[in-house]
Amino acid sequence: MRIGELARRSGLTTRALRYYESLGLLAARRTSNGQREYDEHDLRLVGEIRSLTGIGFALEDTRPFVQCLRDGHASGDSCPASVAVYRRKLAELDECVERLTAVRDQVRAQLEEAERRVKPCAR
Amino acid sequence: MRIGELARRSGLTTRALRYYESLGLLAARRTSNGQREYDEHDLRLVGEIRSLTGIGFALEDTRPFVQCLRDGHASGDSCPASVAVYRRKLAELDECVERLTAVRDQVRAQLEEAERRVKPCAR
DNA sequence: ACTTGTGCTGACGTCGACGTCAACTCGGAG
DNA sequence: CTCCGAGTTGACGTCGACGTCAGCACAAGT
Repeated sequence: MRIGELARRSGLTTRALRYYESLGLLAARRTSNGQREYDEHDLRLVGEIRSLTGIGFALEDTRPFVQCLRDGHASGDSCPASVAVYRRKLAELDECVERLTAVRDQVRAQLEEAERRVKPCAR
Repeated sequence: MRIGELARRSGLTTRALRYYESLGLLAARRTSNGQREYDEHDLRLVGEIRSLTGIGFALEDTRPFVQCLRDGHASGDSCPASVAVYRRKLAELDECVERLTAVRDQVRAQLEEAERRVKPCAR
């Protein structure tokens, strides 16, 4: 299949697919007239990229997963490098959740305090 | 005081201060030779900006707080517009925390699953 | 044959909050 | 006088993941 069909089937744009290729994340065979040619395996790779970026992974973080699939593994996270990314991301997320929760509580407190001042005795 | 001193005392860079001015967030008097001149009140405004951006508020979000201080209020969040920003931010944070928590749990689950596959019987 | 659709490459635009650099002026110290 | 530090404006660079446009070639459908 060519790039348009892969785009439709994967839910990405052709621009994104060419971009991934420019990063070396996705490799395409070329037909005699220079057009990119993909197969079902590529669709699988793109799907892996999508599902990971969809939950907030950076494109670079998806690289080990894609490589893992390329190496013949059944799933992208069956390689040590992928698992390492999972670990790192999990730590990042833990910290982020913690930080945001603290900020949220602080904002909530300031909001309540400000409301008390604006309408001191509303009821 | 001039921009250098305000930068030191506020913990910002001169570049940031000029940038804030270019956004109309901060106004400076000029001395006869064209240099920016600030006073303690400006330091207060800059402090308000800093404390808000420090917890993740966008610069534009600090505008109502700064305006509130300029209008003579004792604190930047004593105005309806500021409170509205609090509310909006709180909603954003709630959603963000929720989303990130879900993602974290998902990543955690995938990590555990992947580890089970990599070393199935380690002990 | 003609039009429409799809593909190609290359390059600039986007957003936010500044960093960095250039080229210049001014005031004060030695 | 000379030099340093601090000030000025203006403009371009940064990061990530593409969007958008220009200008071109080729393929398929009528």
